[in-house]
Amino acid sequence: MGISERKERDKLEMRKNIIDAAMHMFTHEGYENASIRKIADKIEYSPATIYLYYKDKDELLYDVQAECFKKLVTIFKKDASAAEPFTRLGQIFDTYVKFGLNNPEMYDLMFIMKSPMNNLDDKEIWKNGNEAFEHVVTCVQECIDHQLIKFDNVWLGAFSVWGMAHGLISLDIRCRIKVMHMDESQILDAIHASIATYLNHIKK
Amino acid sequence: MGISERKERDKLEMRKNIIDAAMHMFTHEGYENASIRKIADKIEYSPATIYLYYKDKDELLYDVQAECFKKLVTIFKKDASAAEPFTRLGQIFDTYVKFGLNNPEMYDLMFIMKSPMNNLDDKEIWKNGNEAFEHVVTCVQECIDHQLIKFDNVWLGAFSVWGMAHGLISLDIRCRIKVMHMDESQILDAIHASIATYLNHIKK
Amino acid sequence: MGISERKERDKLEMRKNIIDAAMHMFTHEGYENASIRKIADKIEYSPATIYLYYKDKDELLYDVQAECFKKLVTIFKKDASAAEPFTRLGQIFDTYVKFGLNNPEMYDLMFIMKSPMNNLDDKEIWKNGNEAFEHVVTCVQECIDHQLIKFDNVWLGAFSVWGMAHGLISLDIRCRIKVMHMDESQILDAIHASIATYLNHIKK
Amino acid sequence: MGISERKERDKLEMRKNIIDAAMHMFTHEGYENASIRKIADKIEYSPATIYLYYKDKDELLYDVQAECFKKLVTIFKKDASAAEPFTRLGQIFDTYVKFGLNNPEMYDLMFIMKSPMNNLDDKEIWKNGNEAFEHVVTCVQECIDHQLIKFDNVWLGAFSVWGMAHGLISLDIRCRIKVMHMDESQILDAIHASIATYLNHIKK
DNA sequence: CATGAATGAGAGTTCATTCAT
DNA sequence: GATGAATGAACTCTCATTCAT
Repeated sequence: MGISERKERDKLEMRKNIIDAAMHMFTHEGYENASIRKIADKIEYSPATIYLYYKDKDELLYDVQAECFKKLVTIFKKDASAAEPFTRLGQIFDTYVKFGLNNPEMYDLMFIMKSPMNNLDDKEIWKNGNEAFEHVVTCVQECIDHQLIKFDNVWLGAFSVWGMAHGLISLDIRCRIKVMHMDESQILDAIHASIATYLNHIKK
Repeated sequence: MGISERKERDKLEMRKNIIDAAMHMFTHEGYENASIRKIADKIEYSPATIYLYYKDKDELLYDVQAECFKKLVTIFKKDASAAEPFTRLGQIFDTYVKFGLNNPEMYDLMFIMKSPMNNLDDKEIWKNGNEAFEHVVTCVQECIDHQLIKFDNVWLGAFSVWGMAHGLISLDIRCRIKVMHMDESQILDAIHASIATYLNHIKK
Repeated sequence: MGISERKERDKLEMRKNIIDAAMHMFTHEGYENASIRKIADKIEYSPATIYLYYKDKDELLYDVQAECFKKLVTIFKKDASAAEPFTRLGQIFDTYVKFGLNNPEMYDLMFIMKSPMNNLDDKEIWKNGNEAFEHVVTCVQECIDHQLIKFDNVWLGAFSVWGMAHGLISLDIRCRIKVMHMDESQILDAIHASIATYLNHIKK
Repeated sequence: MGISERKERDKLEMRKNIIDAAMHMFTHEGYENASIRKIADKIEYSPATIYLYYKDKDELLYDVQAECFKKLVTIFKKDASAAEPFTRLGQIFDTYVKFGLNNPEMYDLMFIMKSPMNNLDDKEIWKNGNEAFEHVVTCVQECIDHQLIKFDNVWLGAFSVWGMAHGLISLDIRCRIKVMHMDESQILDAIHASIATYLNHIKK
């Protein structure tokens, strides 16, 4: 029992190692430049070893993505936990934006990048984002319940909120805001102002 | 004089050829499958020839992107031209969403993809989106002028509007909406509903 | 004594398991797709375990081959057992052809594939085909004894008969008959016609 | 004109180079051990260069095979050209056997190996063997016309003749004759004796 | 002006095999 | 006796790019 448990732990640890290396690769050199080989090099294993833990690159990426989502959920729980729903909604926005701007490569992997989830079957569910999204949904639901926002459909509300936040962040990460001729700090202000305004607009 | 002019014209024409081929490649076979070689094949030139007109792939992509934006502007002018500003704002949303969902590969290149504009210096301006964005800005300005929307800062308004639209589209294109467990037609409905709601919320 | 005997038995049994798995792999997924790893997976042992019973892949293949030959011999005994020698010769042909065409991957391993027997020393004898070949030899011998065929040297006769049968089958298995522009059923007819004709030709 | 001709010639020459290197690789180290890399190394080009002349490994192999068949046809024309058909048939047998035994790796590629022709569509014709096979067909036809052999169907005759020759050679090349416990020279004798006998049997 | 020819670098993946435990 | 873990060596193939001509 003890032995098989340890083995299991070892295995998980190795996967963790790989994920960490992969994550480091992604966030420091970008997804495009992260190959199985380089990840293997980083942890000083052979490329073939990776395939003992992950059947292909997509599966690895999927797990890395999951790890990112765990971080986001953790942050949500820590920094977006106000009891009052509308306040919490604001915290969610702030936390989400901060997370995105501080970890652009992670955000990329989670919400922008094509692989690996485009390859999921329609039937398969994209589990990774679930819990994070639930956090938003719950909050929106409570806001609706307490008649704090101008939505009555929770899905519509959550989707809109998410859409707005994602739109602003991803335009920034992908440098499309250049069209607005602002410098970095102005952009940040604009994002926060947009969010504040949006919250105002949906507030009942 | 006449000669150098003609040369200039020829050069532009050739670049146009290349851009068209690249665009065709993207929209018909996806960005992933568009290599310099294949683009060159399409116009029946050698890959090396492309490098006579573009110093690298990014520069080419930048021009392809510009072409995409021209299309968007054209569509804007055609389908989002109502005299009444708020109506036009709605048309802009609809047109933009339709464009994105019908031309995901183009939209990708214009608003999502890293290349080619991440490599622009901070100083350099990203000209491509300008005119399209101006269309939005102008509309928002008029809406403000006529007190039709709850914004007073035009940049903030334009940015918010764009952010919302982009967020919804890009989440869809990159399949992140899977987390909402909807089928294709429901997603479309959700996008349109979100926009309609948003317009309602910002309407004065 | 009892113990070592049992061990011996266990060992043989395990080898049998491995062989069966390998055979199943070949016949169901083709030789190309049969790796040590997959064979090990099939019997739910680790690849390393295989190496406790076989020093390398060739040795394993050699035993698999032996198993194939056992099957052929069994079939020979069942379906090519006419008392009358020339009739039996015909049965041998038919049985052999049928076996080859129905079990191309097995036939491949037995009669076409380089491994595992090319690595046998010249001194070492290739035992596997022995009994099957004996069946042919015996039959030819009886045919000669009863002056039923135009051979007087039994080895020559057996070799010729085998050569003809093998030639037809292996040309088919390796698709070289394409040169004759026939479709599948015509090919089958041609093979059988060739054999019938050959039998006629050697019949005294 | 002169230029494009030269280019064409250069191109052909390069393909010839590649084919030669590939052939050398096959015949000296066996098909299994011949990789694109090694072939490229041999001619001191990069692997990528090969792909300028051949779209994949199969296409290269197909051409190598063609080259082999050219050799066989040449030999046929030289050494199996007797006017008298039955004599020629004997020459064909001898030439074929000699070719096979002297160039086992070539023979392997032409008549035994799986790749590359197994991948040909059923519709596509396997052109490579055509001319060589035609040589046999023609000869058999003439034999029939002059009532020299006991066949009336030319295809059947050609197929049988080929089948017999191929069977003997390929059993030898793949060392299956080991079952007959003969040494090398005895095997050679056996092959020739089998052929001589066969010719006798089909002779009218 | 145009290109044919070439390439270095790298991709993901699979394999037979070994060895400490 | 059995194995989990690991690996070196290979594989085919694609790409953006360069340069002599």
